[in-house]
Amino acid sequence: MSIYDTLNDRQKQAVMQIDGPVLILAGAGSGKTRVLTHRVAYLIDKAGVAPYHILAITFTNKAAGEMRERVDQIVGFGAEQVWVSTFHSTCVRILRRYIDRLGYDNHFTIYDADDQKGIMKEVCKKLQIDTKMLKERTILNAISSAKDELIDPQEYEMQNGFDYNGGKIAKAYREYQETLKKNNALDFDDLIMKTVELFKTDAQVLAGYQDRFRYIMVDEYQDTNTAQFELIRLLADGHRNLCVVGDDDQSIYKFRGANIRNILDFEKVYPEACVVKLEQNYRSTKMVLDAANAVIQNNTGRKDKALWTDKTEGERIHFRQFDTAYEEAEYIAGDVAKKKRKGQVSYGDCAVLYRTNAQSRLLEERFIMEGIPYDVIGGTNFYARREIKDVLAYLKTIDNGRDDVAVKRIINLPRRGIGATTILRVQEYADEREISFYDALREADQIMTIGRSAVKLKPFVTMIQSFRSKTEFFSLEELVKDVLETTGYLKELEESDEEDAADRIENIQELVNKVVAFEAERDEPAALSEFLEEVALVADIDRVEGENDRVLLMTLHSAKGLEFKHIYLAGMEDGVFPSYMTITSDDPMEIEEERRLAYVGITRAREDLTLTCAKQRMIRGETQYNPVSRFVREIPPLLLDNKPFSPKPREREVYQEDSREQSRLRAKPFAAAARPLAPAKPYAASPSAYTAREKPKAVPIRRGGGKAPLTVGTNPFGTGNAVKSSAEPVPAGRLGYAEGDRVRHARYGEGTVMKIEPGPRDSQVTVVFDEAGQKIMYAGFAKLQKV
DNA sequence: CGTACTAGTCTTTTT
DNA sequence: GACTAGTACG
Repeated sequence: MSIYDTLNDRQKQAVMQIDGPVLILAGAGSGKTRVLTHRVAYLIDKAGVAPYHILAITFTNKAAGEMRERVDQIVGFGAEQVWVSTFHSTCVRILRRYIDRLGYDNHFTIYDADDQKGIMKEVCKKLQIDTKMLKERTILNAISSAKDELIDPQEYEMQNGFDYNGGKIAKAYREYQETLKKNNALDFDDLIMKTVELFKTDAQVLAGYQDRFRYIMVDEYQDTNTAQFELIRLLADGHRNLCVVGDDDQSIYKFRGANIRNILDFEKVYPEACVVKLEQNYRSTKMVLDAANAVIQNNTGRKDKALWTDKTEGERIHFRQFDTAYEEAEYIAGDVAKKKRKGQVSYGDCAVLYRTNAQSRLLEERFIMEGIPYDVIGGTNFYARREIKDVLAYLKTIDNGRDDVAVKRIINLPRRGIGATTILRVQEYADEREISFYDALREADQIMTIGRSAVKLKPFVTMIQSFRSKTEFFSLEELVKDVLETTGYLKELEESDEEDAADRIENIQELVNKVVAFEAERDEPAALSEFLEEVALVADIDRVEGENDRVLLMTLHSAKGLEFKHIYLAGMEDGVFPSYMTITSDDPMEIEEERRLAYVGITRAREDLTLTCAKQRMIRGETQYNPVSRFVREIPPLLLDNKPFSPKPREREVYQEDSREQSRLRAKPFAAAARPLAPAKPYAASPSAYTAREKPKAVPIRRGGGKAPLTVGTNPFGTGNAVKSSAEPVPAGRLGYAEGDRVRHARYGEGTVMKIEPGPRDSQVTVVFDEAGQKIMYAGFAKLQKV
């Protein structure tokens, strides 16, 4: 009995076909990850391949981590030599070694969307591009798409130079790249593109990696873009042992440049490819699977396949329609609570999926009211939050003085009286001499144009220099804490009376925790640059831990690759999902991508799937009236416990009113959930006829909104991981001390509590410390101990 | 130079 | 509805 006996025949074939190109078409829940990990084991165990020669690439760190873990389990000794990582991490690792061959410094920094925008702003100013006509974001998107297609500024110019905007973008692209290079920075797309460039220009480096990676595996292949495809192709050209795993029905990242042709045309690029289809689903009940199949069948141009299962029939799919989104949220939270009370579920078995991040708000409110622990994935990346970026900018400045963006971000933070004019003058000085902004700062007293302001720059430079010298003998944790304290950043926050100061402090604390965890993971002292690198490449989904018994709220996109016993798909309305954008688009392919997203959503469910929608929903401050999603209608009514009722198109008038208040009033708290649904129309009453006329006439979407969900804060049930704020104040009684008590603070020593003011998020505590004097701090962060 | 207010903006989805 | 960038003013 070997570990391979647990695989079905197809899976075995996929595992054992180790030589040459292999395309594994792995339907949802068909044991794809098992195949990949067993394949690694097989290569090492049976085929005698050295772990060192194996490369496995995924999209997210979470997926990479899981694979690593499972490979470690099966393979045991030597497994750590297998290179398992994401596209981006792989490229960073390669570039750190060799990017000097492209004229960059190996010590580069990685820019996120925020940094990019900052750079683009400067670029537009310099090129006198009117950002009202042509927005920074638009230009950056154009550049990003170009990079996904491996188009450099020169080529872009050739292709688009004749066009008015195209010409401007081409110039901006060129300037943008130059600025990045000057700052010794790469953006996300550069990581892939520069690696490809490196391979194409340096045969020696390429040959080295080709020789190393004799067996290559790529997960989620349907989501690769042209650049990633090229990267893989180059690497695999050495031995042609390339195994890609994917599902064309789950390709949902076109907007990010994913090219579905990569998987559809695999056999054209590799005619000798062996194709294995995994069609047995081990995850979902028949009901769920039938629904998924029914929906996806409406797409054209798919690879032919049919998922089947020998699992039980299962329950019918629940469908509930509500008057308002409030009632929808109420129902979902109530349903989870009910099931939990009955002992049918653990919170961790449940996930609520929705199309847009903004939809999480109402759900969160309800979950808090019901007292259900939850985590929200996505929204604003933790590392993109202002306070986190501030602290990271300090660390980046300490790490790499050439990152002008980071230096400028913190030079007047907290306030040091250094204003825009001074910064401009220093920049001019730097430009003249072609030195970095930071190096110019060091010569502040040489800069004639800034006059007396030079005095303010000196202490800043001295401080940074002193941090730098401390990196020698400080641990990362000590360094970060030192930065927080010495710069006065934390103090300013603690004394701030801003509404969200407590949340921000909490986030900083969370960052410190991450630093500690990062250091604990490795044996030798961790370098600052390694930490910054890791942090630059994490996605929100990476931070989901399996152990927490909490309901997960996330977008359909984030849910790919996950599975839950109970899935709620919220907001099943035409105009929300499929989104208004795709419905109105002339490109029929867009709705197909949306349908794939629905397929992904449905197939996340193991046993129990609930679809909900609301007749009325507030989006960006305006009320929309949307019909039931066409995807619900594409599910045979037999599979649903309630039938979608559709008003005749002419009755579905679209109007708007400022109804937030009214809806709130109407949505009685804890009211019973579903309205009785109208009797089902016969399903044969042509969903297609319906869909055809469905062009939602001017559902009033005003451009706007896109709000990030609530700021991160303390979930009353919180782990502090990707957690959003609740409205619960910390009850003063729970603090363990009261006014007049003597307390101890980790940094300030002992003191007396003068005042405790319960705040909206966290209590504010005023303490007079014996040594440090009076401080006003947030109880959650101060961690005061009664003495 | 810093702050307080106002006006305009918002890719659905993210490595 | 909310956030942010830009501007007017102290």
